[in-house]
Amino acid sequence: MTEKQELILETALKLFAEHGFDTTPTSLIAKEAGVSEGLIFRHFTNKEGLMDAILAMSDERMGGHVKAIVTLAEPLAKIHATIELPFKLFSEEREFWKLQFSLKWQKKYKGQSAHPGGHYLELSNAITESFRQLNYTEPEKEVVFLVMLLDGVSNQLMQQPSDEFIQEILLFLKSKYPNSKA
Amino acid sequence: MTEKQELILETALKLFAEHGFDTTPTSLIAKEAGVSEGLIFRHFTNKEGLMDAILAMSDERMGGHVKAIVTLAEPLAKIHATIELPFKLFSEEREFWKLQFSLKWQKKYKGQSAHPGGHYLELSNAITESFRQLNYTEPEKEVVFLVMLLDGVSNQLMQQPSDEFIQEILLFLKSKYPNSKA
DNA sequence: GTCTATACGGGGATAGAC
DNA sequence: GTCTATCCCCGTATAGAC
Repeated sequence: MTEKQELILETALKLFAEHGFDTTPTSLIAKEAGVSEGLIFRHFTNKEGLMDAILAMSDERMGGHVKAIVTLAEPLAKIHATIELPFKLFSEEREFWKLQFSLKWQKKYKGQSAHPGGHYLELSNAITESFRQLNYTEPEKEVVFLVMLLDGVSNQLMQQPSDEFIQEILLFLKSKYPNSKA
Repeated sequence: MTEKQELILETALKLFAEHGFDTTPTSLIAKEAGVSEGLIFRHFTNKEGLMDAILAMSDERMGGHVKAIVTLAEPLAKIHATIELPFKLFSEEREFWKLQFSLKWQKKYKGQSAHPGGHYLELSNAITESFRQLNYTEPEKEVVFLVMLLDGVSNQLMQQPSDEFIQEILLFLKSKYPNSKA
């Protein structure tokens, strides 16, 4: 991966997140990256190839996040770390994850984005087990609930960058999952 | 609004929801609707005009749903009706609302879609008041929470059409908002 | 109101020099 | 590895007949 290759990838990511995949011309990517348009195709074959390279990064990064969560010892810690995940993604790699979420709505990339394959299942299983350990009566449903909730949270975070209320929301979410539970 | 006009609108809606706005050529809309391409532009000026017409319908329909909810008497009934809303949209006008959700991620239509302007605020206020009446300690935060949750719920519903688990989820959601509350 | 034919521009992709 | 020049298709939009 040469320096210009990385530059192209980074620029494409930013522009795709901002304008969307098919409303971002390769000519613009080239211009913003300060690179010739031909170079993009030499390195990534076609526009889709550019997207695929970005998606590969996505899967890798998500794997890291999931691994960090499932290796936590306490069940409640896992749940809280999962809640924190969207906030973490938001603060650290906003553009990157925003792109992932928008892709959910594009036919081609159905299922690839947002909760890439195996990692999502891994996390989902770990959280189910955590709920069970905490004596929730319906662990499976709780997971579905939490996933939907965090999906909505992610959407909110990605859409409106108003910083002050974020911490508040995070605390409120965590307060919904206290230590004791019938 | 002539018959062909409606036909074009309906076809465009279906195709936009399926393939996305800018990956649906006007030629395909014309073909599917059994209409000449020129007619589309005569009636709706340009492709955007087509979208605008669809969006206008969106606002109108959402207004109806919101009105039905806020005029309910009991606070808990309002909350449960709000929870039911995504399920209702899903079952009644799936393609239509799926399009709305996908638009959230397209710069041009930011803020217009999913929770169209005044209606969203109206509902939001009504639900805040409902939570207050039910003695929730932080009504405002509860509303934000509920909105995020339902946003996630909507996403799930629009993405995966597996019917059996839907009723289950709906009941589970409602069970999270029981009649008694400290 | 509706159709057919056509103009126009832009975007993806390739060829070939350096 | 990188750039310049160029091709060509396809999608939006218009003109004009019926």
